[in-house]
Amino acid sequence: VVSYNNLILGHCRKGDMDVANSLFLEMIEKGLKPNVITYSVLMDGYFKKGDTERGFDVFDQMVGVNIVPTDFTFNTVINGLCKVGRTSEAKEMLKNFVERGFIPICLTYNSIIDGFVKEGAINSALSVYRGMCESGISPNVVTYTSLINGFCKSNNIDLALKMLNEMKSKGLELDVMAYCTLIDGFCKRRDMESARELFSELREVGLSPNIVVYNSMISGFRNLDNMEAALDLHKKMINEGIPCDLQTYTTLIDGLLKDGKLPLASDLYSEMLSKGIVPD
RNA sequence: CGUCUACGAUGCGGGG
Repeated sequence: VVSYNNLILGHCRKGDMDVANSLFLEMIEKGLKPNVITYSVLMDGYFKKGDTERGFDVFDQMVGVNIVPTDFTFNTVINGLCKVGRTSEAKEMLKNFVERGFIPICLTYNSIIDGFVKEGAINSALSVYRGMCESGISPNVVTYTSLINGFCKSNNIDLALKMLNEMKSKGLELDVMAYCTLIDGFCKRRDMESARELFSELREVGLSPNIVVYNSMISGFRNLDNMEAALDLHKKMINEGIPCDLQTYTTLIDGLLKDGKLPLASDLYSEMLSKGIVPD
């Protein structure tokens, strides 16, 4: 059964749900009894593909053969619903699951909070955050990053910074992704001064900027038609050995073209191709 | 302590 589970898992991760399902049927034919992990893996595969209905079919099937869902199973369902924009449903189901003995963890709430953020329902996200705190579960850096991202995306940098302070007051440290979220927030509102400050701070606390941080900054400068600064960052990336990706190049090339710098743009295009990056 | 949930950040263009 474990071997089959691993095989099925592999295909689910690749998105080959048809193959995964035939393996599932095959194991039953051989007289093997799928366990809770088999069902959870399959469900997760369907959810990740956006096939929520089939995911629930598997869930029902599992319950039908008297296999008791574990916390993994419940988290899989909640996460799956949140990912496809059915966060309210997920929140309702959570109540239901809790009655069945499920104990939510930070991850559970983070999924729901992020789901609401992605739906643009920052207030719902906030209220889940409050509920989570009230039930004694400590938010982590992921929780705060989602909320900060939500406030940045809804043009509310003040509240984003307020969440940042709340996070710090709990003794949590920013990681690269948290910095990146904030940096991107400032870049989007074309406040490159603040973005730069955070960029420096990131290094001061001993972290290293990654490709996403650079891409955000480059994009920010591009939006201000400051291609000198953008190209400067590109140089830095190369010096630091951070590989540029398709996004880096499209941002730079697009900016250069809008700036009438065709020769530079075409140099970058060649550089990109020479690195084996294929344009989309 | 055999297998499953890890949740957060970035571009351009197009469509609506």
